[in-house]
Amino acid sequence: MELREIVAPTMKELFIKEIEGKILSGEWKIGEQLPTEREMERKMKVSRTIINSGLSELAQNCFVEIIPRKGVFVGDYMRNGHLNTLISIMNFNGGMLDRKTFDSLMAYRLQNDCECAHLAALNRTDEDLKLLLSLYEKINHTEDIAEIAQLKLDFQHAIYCATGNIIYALVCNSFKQLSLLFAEIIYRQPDSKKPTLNLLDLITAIEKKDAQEARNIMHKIITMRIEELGQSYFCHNFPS
Amino acid sequence: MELREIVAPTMKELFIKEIEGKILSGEWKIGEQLPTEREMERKMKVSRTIINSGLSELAQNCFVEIIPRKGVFVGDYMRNGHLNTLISIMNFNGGMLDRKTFDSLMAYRLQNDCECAHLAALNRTDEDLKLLLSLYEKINHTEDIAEIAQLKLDFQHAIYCATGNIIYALVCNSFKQLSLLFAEIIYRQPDSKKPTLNLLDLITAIEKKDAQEARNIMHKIITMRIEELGQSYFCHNFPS
DNA sequence: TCTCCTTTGTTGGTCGGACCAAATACCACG
DNA sequence: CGTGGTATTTGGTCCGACCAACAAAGGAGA
Repeated sequence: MELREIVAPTMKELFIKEIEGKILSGEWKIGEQLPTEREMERKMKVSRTIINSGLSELAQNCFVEIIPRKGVFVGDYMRNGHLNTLISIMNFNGGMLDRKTFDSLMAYRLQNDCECAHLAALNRTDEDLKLLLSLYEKINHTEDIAEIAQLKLDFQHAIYCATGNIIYALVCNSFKQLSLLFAEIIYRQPDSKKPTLNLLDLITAIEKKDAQEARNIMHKIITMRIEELGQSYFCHNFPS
Repeated sequence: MELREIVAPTMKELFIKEIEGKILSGEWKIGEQLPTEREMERKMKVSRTIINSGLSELAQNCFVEIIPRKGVFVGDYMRNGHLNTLISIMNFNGGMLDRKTFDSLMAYRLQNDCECAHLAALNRTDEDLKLLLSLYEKINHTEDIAEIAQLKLDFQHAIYCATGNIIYALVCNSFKQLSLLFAEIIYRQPDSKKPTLNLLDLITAIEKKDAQEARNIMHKIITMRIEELGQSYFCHNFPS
C-alpha cells in the first residue's frame, strides 16, 4: 500500500496550464493576440498578479511573446522553444510523447551518453570515481523503485560531471526533469520491476580510463534501457 | 557611426540582477536563507509584486529555492543549473566566461554540430536544403555584421532541424541565447570584420547526402570559427 | 484634401495595502 | 516530559490604483 505525497497546485500553475493548453491544442494560433490581462482577470477570476506573473513565465518558455503596451501574442514555440518547452508539451499530453519525439529523444541520449562515458573515462578524477562507486552501492542496496530512479539520475549526472566539461553537466540537468517524468510514468505501472543494471563494468572501464570500452558499455546499457523504457512506455496504446 | 537600440530594463530585471549578483559573487552562500519578501520590499524599495515574481524566475534558473511559508533559500545552481543558468553567470561577468568554461562550451558545440551535420546529410528533406541555400544567399548579400550573426544562427538552426530530430533543434535553441551574447560581445569590438565562411561545401555535402563529408567539413568550419572566436573573445585579458 | 499635432483610450509594468493558509515558535496545562 | 492550543511569520493571492508608452481618433492649419 504505497502512498505518495499530494501537493496542491498554486493558482499560477493552474493558470499557466490553462494557457498552455489553449496554445498546445491549437485553439490559439501562433501570432494571434491573447486577451488583455484585464480581460483574463474578469473571465478567469484570478488576479492580475497571477496573470502577469504567469504570462511572464510562459514567455520564458517561448509560448507567448509579451510586447509591453501592445499586447501578448502566441509565440512560435516549435521554432524558438528549448528543452523546458518539451516538458510542457509532454505534460500537456498527460506525460506522453509521440513515438517520433520519443525516438528522437532516445537517439540524442544515446549519442550524448556514449560521448560522455568516453570523456569521463579520459578525464575522471579519483573523486568522481569514488562518487560513482558509492552511488552504485546505494543503487544495489535499495529496493524502492522510485528511489532507484532518482539514484540512477544521480549516477548519470555524476558521469556527466566526470567528463570535466561543465556544459555536459548542464545539458544533463536540462534533461533531468524530462527523465523524472519518464520515471514517474513507468514506475507508476503495477508490473514495474527493478531494472537490471550492469553499471559495474562501466565503472571499471572508467576507472581503467579505457575510453573506448566505456563508450561501448554505455552504448549497451542505454540501448537496453531504451528497450525496456519503450516497452513500458508504449504498452498502453497511445495516439502516435 | 552605428547606433544601437537602447532598452530600459524593467524593475523586475533589475531586481533579478541584484539578487543574482549577491549569489554569484558568493556574498550569499548556498543553503542560506534570503531576507523575507517583506524585508526586501522595505530595504530595496520595490513592491512585493516584483519581489515575488522575480524570485519565482530566479527559482526557475535554480538560483533560489522557494519553500512556501518557510522562506527562500540560495540554491545549488552549479549542481542543478541548466543552460539558462550559464547565461546568467555569463551576464554577471559582463558577458565573459573563464577560459575553461569557454573551452568546454566549444568542445560541446564541436561534438554536437558535427553530429548534426552528419545526421542532416542523412535525413535532410528538399525543403531543408532550400532553406539552407536561401540562408546562404542572404548571408552572402549582407554587409551588416550584426545581421550576419543572426543569419548564421538561423543557418545553424536550420541544420539542426534538418536532422529530423526535434531534440537537436531544441538543444540548439538552448544555446542560441548564449551564441547571441557571444556575437554581441565580438561584433562590438571596433576591428571586427566580416567572418570568412565556406558554407557552400557543407551545403553541397548535405545535398549529396554524404554524411561523412558533411561531418568533416563541419569540423573544419567550427574549428576555424572557434579559433576566430577565441582570439576576439580573449583579446582583452580577462581573469581566467 | 492633406499634413501635423493634440487628445483620448488601451496595455503591460508597478505599487501598496490587505487577507489567507500553512509552518513555526512559544507557552500553559496535565 | 509530553500535549495541545495560540500568536507570529511567511509565501500566495487579491484588489484597486497609477504610470508611461503606444495607437487611434479627432481637430487645426495649409
